[in-house]
Amino acid sequence: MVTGHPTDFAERVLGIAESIPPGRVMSYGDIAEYMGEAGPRQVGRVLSQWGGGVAWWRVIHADGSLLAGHEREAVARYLEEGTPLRRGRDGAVSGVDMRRARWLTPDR
DNA sequence: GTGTTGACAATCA
DNA sequence: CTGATTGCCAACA
Repeated sequence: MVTGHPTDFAERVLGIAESIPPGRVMSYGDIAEYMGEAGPRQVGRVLSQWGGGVAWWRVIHADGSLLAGHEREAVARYLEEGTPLRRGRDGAVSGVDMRRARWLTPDR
């Protein structure tokens, strides 16, 4: 479970994560850039601590690769939401098609 | 106050 | 495509 007490920074990150609509994703760097406060690593750390309360599968790496250790879970969500996926030659999911799925701001 | 760590990112080979 | 390197910055010991 969640240990400790979320900081203001953490709550802000979670708020943005919740603003991501289904079928879309944001990279860690995008969130950091949108807040203009920290860096991608801080965003990732926040989600690792308190990400269980939000749609953590909508926050991924900038290159579209999925979360290590939670790939199976994430792909199931993407198929359910219709998130654009990037597949390999054998049909295996290689990651998310960032070109189409990337979400810029909660307004667009 | 100092050093280490980390769900990262951009660049280079 | 993969791997190595460097930069980044809040949290923690």
